[in-house]
Amino acid sequence: MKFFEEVYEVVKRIPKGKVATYGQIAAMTGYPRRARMVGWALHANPYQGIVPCHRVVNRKGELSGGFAFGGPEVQKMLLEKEGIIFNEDGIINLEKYLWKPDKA
DNA sequence: GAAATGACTTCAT
DNA sequence: TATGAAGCCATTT
Repeated sequence: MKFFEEVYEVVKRIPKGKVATYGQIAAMTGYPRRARMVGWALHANPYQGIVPCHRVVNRKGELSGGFAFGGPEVQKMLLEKEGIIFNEDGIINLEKYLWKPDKA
């Protein structure tokens, strides 16, 4: 599925210390209504280790929650190592860490 | 082939 | 402003 490849490319372009939302990635790929598929693509994540799926969160800046590449705790830890700080709710400050794509 | 599920988003109450 | 329900699209059973 070309869409998946698009998603992987976008996610790989997320700079260290930044995060992006599914909807935003979906919009970047050209399919603003495919937020769920973005999550699905990352779940399939054939490029695990290459695609920083841990930098992808929902629109609230919250972690994926359920099963991930190694667990939500691991995802949180990795993001903290990236320089991202979580608030009391374990949510990321999108105002500070939301990735702003150059223009595509 | 059809129905149900799912790492989400958005409108409506 | 916060909580609830519906919508979307691809994958899976």
